[in-house]
Amino acid sequence: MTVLEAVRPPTNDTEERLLDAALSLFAEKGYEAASVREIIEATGVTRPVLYYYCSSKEDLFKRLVHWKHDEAYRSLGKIIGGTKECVPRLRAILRGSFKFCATDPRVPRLMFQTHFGPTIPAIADFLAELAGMRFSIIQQVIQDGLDAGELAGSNSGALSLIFCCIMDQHINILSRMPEPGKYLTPELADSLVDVFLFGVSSKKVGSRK
Amino acid sequence: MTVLEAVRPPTNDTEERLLDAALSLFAEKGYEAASVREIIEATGVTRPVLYYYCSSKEDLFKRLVHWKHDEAYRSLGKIIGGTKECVPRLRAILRGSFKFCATDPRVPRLMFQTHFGPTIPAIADFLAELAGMRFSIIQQVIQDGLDAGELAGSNSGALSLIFCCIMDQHINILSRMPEPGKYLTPELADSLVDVFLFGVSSKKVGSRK
DNA sequence: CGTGAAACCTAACGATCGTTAAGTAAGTAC
DNA sequence: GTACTTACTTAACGATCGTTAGGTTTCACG
Repeated sequence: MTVLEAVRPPTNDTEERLLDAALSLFAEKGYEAASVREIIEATGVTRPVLYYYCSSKEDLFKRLVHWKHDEAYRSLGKIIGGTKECVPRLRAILRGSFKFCATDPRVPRLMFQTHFGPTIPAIADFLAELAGMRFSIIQQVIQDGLDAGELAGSNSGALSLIFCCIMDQHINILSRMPEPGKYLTPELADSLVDVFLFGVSSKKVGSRK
Repeated sequence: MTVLEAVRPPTNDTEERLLDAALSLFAEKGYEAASVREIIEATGVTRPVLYYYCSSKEDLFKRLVHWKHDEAYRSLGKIIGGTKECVPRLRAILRGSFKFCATDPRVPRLMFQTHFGPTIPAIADFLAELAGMRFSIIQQVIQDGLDAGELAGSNSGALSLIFCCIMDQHINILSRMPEPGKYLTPELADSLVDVFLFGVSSKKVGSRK
């Protein structure tokens, strides 16, 4: 059983402009604070037009998230498919995620704001399912790395959480900056993977207590 | 110039119950979605009582955040004062932060929800200043570690951001669980510091490209 | 030409929001 | 006793929210 039913992407031009305005406003002000009045004003249409294309504010939001999530999901799948070993995969995931988020920072802003912001009962399950899909992809990559002996440790869940903390929180914080593209660079992505792999200590691993 | 003026802590019993109810509801639903009606209902008083103690909803929120932030700030200062070297300090900061957040998970929930959730113009500057204070403490510890040769690298800001990403995102995610105390343990804190220092690779540092 | 669906409009609906005006009961000071 | 402060009360205010009933324009198709 899933809350992710098929959602058609926007076909009409007006509909896409609605979703794009909704993305800007939801990303900036959050689900509750962004009113349908603002969204339709930014689109340049009247209110019933929104309800002509969407059955409710919640439906508008879900369709928007689905639309952008599918893009991100395909992008991630392409990255995984193009590499084999764990470390290059992690590097590619981080570089790809940075690039994806720098291209349109409204998307990560929307995602993190709704995921870590106030719980909105109507969409909580929906968002949790999307987050779970993404995490399990990372976890599988990490698990493969453990199995192949590339990574040290036993708990792929804990390791994946650390990796996601570093990746997501950097995206979360840096995509809120005025020019996220200046910060979400491939160089930063690589240096983060290095820290994840080798740490920041000046001493050797042997000193680990 | 600062937006942090002196705010008196709650003196009256009713006032403290109001702030405590506000903490529960702001932490659960966020600043906008938690209405003053819910807060006064949870406290068991009538609406003008809230406006007798606070000049507005915004004032109530600021007083609440100030109240809990001061606790956290003193706790962090005590930790820094009790240790000298960088690595033990990082360990103590992470253990202490986990313990502080496990004691009352509503506090981190409130903090992260308002910090990473929808921007609320009225309180954005106020929250940014609090976050900046905390970050600069961490950065000073890291800078000391770089100066003393305990840590490798050159950019204390980038290193501090990585440390805060690991620490804060774990708190953020785990304090949302049903029983945060089961996850925010000293053992997890220590293992996170180990990863921060030595990484998760099974290979030696020399393989860093 | 006629018809029906698609795309849009004006104008309101009820509910909830933060806030406050105006009044009252209890305790303290002089 | 009377003036004053503290800690509340009832009852409303105007604004904004998501949503919709009902009508109008546009246009492809027979």
